[in-house]
Amino acid sequence: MSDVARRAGVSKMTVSNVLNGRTRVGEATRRRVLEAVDELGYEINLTARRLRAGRVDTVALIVPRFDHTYFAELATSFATEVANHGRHLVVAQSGASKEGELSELSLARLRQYDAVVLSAVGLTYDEVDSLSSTQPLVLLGEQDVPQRFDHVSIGNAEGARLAVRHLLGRGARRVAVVDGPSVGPAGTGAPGGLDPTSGLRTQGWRTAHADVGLVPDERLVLGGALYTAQGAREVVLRALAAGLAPDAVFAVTDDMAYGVLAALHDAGLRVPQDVAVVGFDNLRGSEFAVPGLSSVDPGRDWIARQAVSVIERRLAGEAFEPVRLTTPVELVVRGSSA
Amino acid sequence: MSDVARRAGVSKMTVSNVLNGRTRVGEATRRRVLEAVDELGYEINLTARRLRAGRVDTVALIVPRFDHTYFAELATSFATEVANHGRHLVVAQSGASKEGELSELSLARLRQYDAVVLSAVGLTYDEVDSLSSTQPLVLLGEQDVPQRFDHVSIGNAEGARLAVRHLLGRGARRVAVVDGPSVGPAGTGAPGGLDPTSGLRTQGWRTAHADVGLVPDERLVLGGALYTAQGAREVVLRALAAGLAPDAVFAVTDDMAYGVLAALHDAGLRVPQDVAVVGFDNLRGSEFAVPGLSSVDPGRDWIARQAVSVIERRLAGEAFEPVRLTTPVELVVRGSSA
DNA sequence: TTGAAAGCGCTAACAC
DNA sequence: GTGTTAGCGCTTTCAA
Repeated sequence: MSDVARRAGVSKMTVSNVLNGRTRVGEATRRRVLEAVDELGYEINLTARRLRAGRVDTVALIVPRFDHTYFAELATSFATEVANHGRHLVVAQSGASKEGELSELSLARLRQYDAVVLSAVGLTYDEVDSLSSTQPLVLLGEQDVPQRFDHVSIGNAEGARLAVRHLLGRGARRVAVVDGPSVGPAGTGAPGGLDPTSGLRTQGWRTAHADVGLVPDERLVLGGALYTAQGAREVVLRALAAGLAPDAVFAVTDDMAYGVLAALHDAGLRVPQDVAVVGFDNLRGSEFAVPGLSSVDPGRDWIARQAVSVIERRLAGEAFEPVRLTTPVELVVRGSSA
Repeated sequence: MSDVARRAGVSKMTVSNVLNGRTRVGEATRRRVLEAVDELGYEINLTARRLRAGRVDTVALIVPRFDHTYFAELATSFATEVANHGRHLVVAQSGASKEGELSELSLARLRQYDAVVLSAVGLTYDEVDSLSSTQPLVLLGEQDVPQRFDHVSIGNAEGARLAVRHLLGRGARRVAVVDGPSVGPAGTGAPGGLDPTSGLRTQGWRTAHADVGLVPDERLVLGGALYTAQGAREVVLRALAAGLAPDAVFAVTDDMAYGVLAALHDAGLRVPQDVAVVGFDNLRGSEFAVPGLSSVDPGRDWIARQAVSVIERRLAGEAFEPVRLTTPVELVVRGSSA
């Protein structure tokens, strides 16, 4: 900037003013400065500006993995919403492991953003609690999180209930639920707690049965799968081999539902005639599964809108009690359960 | 840092030294400093450090969209590879539009990273050429890019050739190719040029036919679809309605192939018995399509490894001619064409 | 082993 | 309208 100033025969300050359009600058001066900028190929140093300004116009979204489609789509929603407010979104991957999440956060890496949205799978209450909150931090997910953080969660139990009620409503009586690692068949004492999302969804399965006065067969809780299509496929094939004969399957994520569809196809069962299937997440691709996958829509855009709105209010200096929101969910019925 | 120094009764410099473990610092001093850090909850200001150091240990990957699975999986590969070299990866979305890409890049936003990997869909030669290269910039994609940039591209024509040759080899004689917006049926004079990826893949379709002495029916070039499952589904349904009766379909992306599978299912055609299908990208999910989708694997990990290796060498100050690499491709055969 | 000075590139505040 | 001064928080350099 000094070079530009010298070349244009003005002070650094004038250059800065021209570049930011802040003060009224004489037309001739302006032109000379812009010429100098051009000739020297000058580009402003954002790092310096930030150091000075104490803000970066950038919000970070930390997700466990980029390639879990749910998070990719969530990131897209956030990018749009953040852009609507004149900021940029940057996405970083925590690696789903506790360590990953922390190293991405703790080492003051946080501080280089105006605000952080953290999808907190894998962090314990205490770890979240230990995060300093020099800037707005919004937590996403199902953790029981410290009161002082803003928190947006999904209507997990409610969504699962909708899905299973729909399956029961169309006549299914042996609805299996395909769930993640931390949820085993009743009484297995599976290791609890990393992320209760799936537990909540399985809970919705129970509630739905209770709603209509049915007692579900707990052996139909197919837990322990990884949160992947592969994991779900294996667990379903095993269940079929064991003679569990479900007439419907609720998978706690769409990715897992794809694995369920693949497994049923492997086994020569027709969807939805022999077995109906419903997922959770309503990924864009679910419309194109074969058959089209019924799924619970968790309202990603809604999540992004709410989270960003909270962030903007905090950044504007507004003071208010920590926000605690739960998304409205909605069941989208397609061929897999029609 | 001043506060910490004061509290510990030392100078800022000593605090800095303790925090960075750079100089030998007396054990007692060290302890006092760390105590002060703890008590004050001090966290280093990375922006300031960066301003001083001129480096940020962060590499940016700019992709058109987060929620195109190909890019999400690419980002994951890059995150791993970059982490292997002790840096962080940050992903930003360009919006696929020319404007998006430029605003993400030009305004010196680039400069805040040690290096940038740009998936250049949508930029013209001149626009890319105008990018200053104060730091390493690796281009991904099929652009004809200025010589001075390092460039990693996919073996598009070769991959498509493999795919179509496979289909012809198993007896197909009416292989349709489902392609993107810029590729119309021969003679339509479709607007060329935004991104020649798809053109290259359709070219491979021609080459494969030529390889075995066949002349393809150009009406089987189903171009003009958006690069989405939806677009592909529509274009295939239209082609079926028009009586084109393909006995195999090569889709230029896996996402589009999902749309093809959905369309064939809609039309009551069996895959692979009535129509075989092959995609391109080998997304993780393609193994779980129904039936499993045969696809060309473009070697994302290979791309990431090469690109990051180039970056590291440039950052280490090594001088060498711009690198120009093409990934080795490989056909993965699954149920959709078995 | 520790510290003082200087400066990375920018801009707010205040002259002129 | 334009310039001067000071300082954001850090680290390199060199002296003590």
